[in-house]
Amino acid sequence: MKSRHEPPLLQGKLKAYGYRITQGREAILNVLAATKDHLSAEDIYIKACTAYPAIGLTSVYRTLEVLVGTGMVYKFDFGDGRARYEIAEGCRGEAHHHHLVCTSCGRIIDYADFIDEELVLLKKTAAGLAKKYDFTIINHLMQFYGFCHKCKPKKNEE
Amino acid sequence: MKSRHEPPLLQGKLKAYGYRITQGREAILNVLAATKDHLSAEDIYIKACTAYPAIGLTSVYRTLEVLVGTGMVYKFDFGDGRARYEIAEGCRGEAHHHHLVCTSCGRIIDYADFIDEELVLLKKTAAGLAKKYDFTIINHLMQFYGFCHKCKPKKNEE
DNA sequence: ATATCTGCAAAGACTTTGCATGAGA
DNA sequence: TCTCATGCAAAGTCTTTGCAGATAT
Repeated sequence: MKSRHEPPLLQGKLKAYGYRITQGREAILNVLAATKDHLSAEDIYIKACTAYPAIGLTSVYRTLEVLVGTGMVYKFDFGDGRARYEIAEGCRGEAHHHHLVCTSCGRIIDYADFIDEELVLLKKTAAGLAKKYDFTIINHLMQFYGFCHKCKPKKNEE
Repeated sequence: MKSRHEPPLLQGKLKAYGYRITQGREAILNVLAATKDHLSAEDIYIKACTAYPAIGLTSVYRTLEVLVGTGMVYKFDFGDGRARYEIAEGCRGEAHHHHLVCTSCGRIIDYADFIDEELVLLKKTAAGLAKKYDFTIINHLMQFYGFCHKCKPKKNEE
């Protein structure tokens, strides 16, 4: 389950961008590559500490900034006041997915259903927008908000 | 251009939710109803001060929370560290739109092109997700990120 | 060797909370 | 009148910055 040495490709990519491979960065990449969760900077810091206790929270923030900048990592805002990070699918062979966010308990559900159709339309839309607004589109964000089954308002409430 | 007394309907909606109509809330609603911009809490505070100088930033935050809660106002995160607010289209007769976000200069472009097709798919997707995950979908967010024409990387840079 | 990276501490920015006063219905 | 809303000040969080020392190449 916890195949450690997954990210040599990730390291290569970092190197290709001219960044140095440090113990801290390796630890962070390992943490991100090993989870499907949506970790906050502090979550990542705590997990990375296991592999490399000398790491500091500051470096986590700085490394994440680098990783997001290269497109290796996605940064999300789910409305709870802290940023969440997730390794890009290209880096792990996972399918592209979007999120369902429960505004009551904060639960995040990844979904890849309907994604194909969505992506076709997104691509088409992106192309149209790029042309009309002379805009270079790099990325997109799409999420649905509502109540998960546990938080779903009962029939005669509010 | 600045038709002041637009939001009697908005006030009614607030009342319907059991909230009191105060001078501060009126001022804030007026500010939101009068602009197409994506204002931060402080932007709103400054503008509301013109009509009602006694208002405080705290009340702006508290009122915005109420307004977002009723669905009268949308809250967005465009990645610059502060929340942005926009009155819901149903409150102003505007068309539903999505956003194009320039990650370099922060410019936001509202677009309503392709929206119809997008909305059809969104609706369909939402219905499918609601069923599969037993999730009550209230809202969605979709935005594209990239570089606006001013920030577009030139051919032989980076 | 040397430019980059790092940890720590401190600063910064946005947002929330406590509490006594004021205002709406 | 009585509850809800407000302003001010202070606190709380997450994130960024400055700087001297450590590290990767």
